Amino acid sequence: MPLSERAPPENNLLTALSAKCYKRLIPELELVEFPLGEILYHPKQRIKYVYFPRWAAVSMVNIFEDGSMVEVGVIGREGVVGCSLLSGDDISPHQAIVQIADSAWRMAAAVFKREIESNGELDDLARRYSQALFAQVAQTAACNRMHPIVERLARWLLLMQDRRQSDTLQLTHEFIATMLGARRAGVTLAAGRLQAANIIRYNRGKVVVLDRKKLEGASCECHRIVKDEYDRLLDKYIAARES
Amino acid sequence: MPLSERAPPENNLLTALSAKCYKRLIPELELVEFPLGEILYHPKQRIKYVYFPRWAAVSMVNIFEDGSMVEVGVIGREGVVGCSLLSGDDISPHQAIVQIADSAWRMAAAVFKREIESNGELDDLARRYSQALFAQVAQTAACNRMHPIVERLARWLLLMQDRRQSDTLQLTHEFIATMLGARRAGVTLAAGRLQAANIIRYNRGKVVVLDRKKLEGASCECHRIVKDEYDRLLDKYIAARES
DNA sequence: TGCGGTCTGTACGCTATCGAACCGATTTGC
DNA sequence: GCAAATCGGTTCGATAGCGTACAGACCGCA
Repeated sequence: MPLSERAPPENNLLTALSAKCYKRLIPELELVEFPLGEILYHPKQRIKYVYFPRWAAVSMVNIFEDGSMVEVGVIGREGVVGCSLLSGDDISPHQAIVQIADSAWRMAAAVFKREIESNGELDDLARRYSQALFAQVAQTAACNRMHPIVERLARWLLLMQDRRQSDTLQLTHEFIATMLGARRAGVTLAAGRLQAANIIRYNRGKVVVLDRKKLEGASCECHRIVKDEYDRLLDKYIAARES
Repeated sequence: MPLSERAPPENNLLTALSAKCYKRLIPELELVEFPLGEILYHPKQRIKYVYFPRWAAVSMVNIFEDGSMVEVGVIGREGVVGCSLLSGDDISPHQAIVQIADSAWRMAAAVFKREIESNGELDDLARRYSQALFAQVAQTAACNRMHPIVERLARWLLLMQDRRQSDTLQLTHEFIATMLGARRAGVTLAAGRLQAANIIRYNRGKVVVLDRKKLEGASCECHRIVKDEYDRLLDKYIAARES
C-alpha cells in the first residue's frame, strides 16, 4: 500500500474516504502536533485551517463577557475541527482548545471549502459529522440543565477517554472544573466520589480510569445518546472502509 | 407584483430568495396552520416536511429517558424547521413543538433536499441559518450552566417576542417551566420579580411585555450574542432583498 | 349558580452547589 | 537543595433552586 508510506490517518473521517479520494488529498494534509492548551481558533476570528485530530481531543468553548468559559462540545478522531466552514462562513464563533495533546492532520481552509463545494466524499462526511456534533451540543445544553456534577464529570471523562483511547488522562481538577463550568472544589468532591467507588484513580494531574463499565453507569444517559447518534450517522461509512 | 397574489412569505429565508427562485418554489410551498402544542417532529422519526414559520415559534426539545424535557433551541420566522436535512439524513433527533401558534409554509422534504443538492440560493441560506442555529444551541448550553433562572426567563421571553413580534404572548408558567427545565414555582417566582420591576405583566396564561429595553437588561448576554451571530451570518442577505 | 379545571401564590424542608479561603503535599525551576 | 508554583483536600457560611404541597383566584360550562 502506498498509503502506508506516511503515518496512518488515525482519524475516522479520513479513514472513511475512498483510497482514491484520500490519495488525492494527501498532499493537502500536513501532520501537526497539538500541544496541550493550544488554542486553534479564537472566537470571532478567521479560520485558517481545519484539523482532523488523531488521538487528540479539542474542546469548543464558549467565552462569556466576564471571561468565564464553558465547554459546549468535544471533537476528536471521530470528526473534524472547523466544520462550521460548511456554511461558507469562515469565522469561528467559539474558541477551540486542545484538551488532550497528540497530533492532527491540518488542511487549509481554502482546500476544505473547495472539497465541500465539489460535493465529494468529504462533503458528505463533514455534513454528517456536523449533524452529529450538533446533536452533541444540544445534548450538552440539556445535560447542563438537568444533571448533577458527578454525572456530568463521569460523562466528560468518557468523552475524553473515547478520544484518547487510553486509561490514563492528563487532567487537573482545576482544568476539568473550567470545562464543566463548575468550581474546582466541586470537581474534587465529585472526583472523590468516583474514586471512592473504585471507578477512577487520580493524582496530581493524572486521572486513571479503572472501570470503564462502572464509569458509564455513573454517567448520565447523555454520553450514550450522543454516541448512538454518531453511530447512526457515520458508523456505516467508517465500518465499510475498515473492511 | 405577481407574488402578492398569495399571502406574503413573512419568513426571512423565503424573503431573501430572489424573485426568480421564489417563484419557482411557490408551487412547492403550502400554507399550513400551526396550532399551539402541535408536534411537528417526534424524536427519531422521519422528517416528512420542512417548515418556514411566519409569526410562529417552534421549540426544539430534548427528551430524556425519564420523560423530562428541555428546550435546546427556538426557530421562528428567521429560519426553517428541519434543516438537519442538510446533512442528507432525514431523522430528527429532537422533538419540534409549536410554542406560538400561527402559520407556516410547508415544503416536502424531498423537494427541500433537491434544492439543497442543486446548490442553489436556498442551499446557501439554509446552511447559513443552520450555522446560526448551532450558535444558538451552543449558547444555550453555556447559558443553562451559568445563568440564574430570572435571566434565563428574560432571555426566553425575548426569544419568543422576537418571533411573535407582539407585546402579548400566550404562555403559562407551567409551560415556560417545562421549556426552561425548571419548576413551575421557580418560574412564578422569577416572573414575579420581572413583574415587580414593571418589565412584564401576566395573568392566567397571558404575558405582556411592558418594557422591552428593561427586559433586555434583565436578560443575560446570551440573547444578544445569538442575535448578533444571526445578523452577521444572514442579515446582509435579508437586507439586500428587502430593498 | 354552582362545579371542576386551570392558573398562580406561597410555604416547607432539603440538597446541590457556590465563593472564598486555608493548608499540606508534591513537583518544578533555578 | 531550596524557593516557588501546582495540585488536591477540606472547611465555612450562603444561596439558588428543588420537590411537594396546599390554597385562593379565576374561568368556562352545565
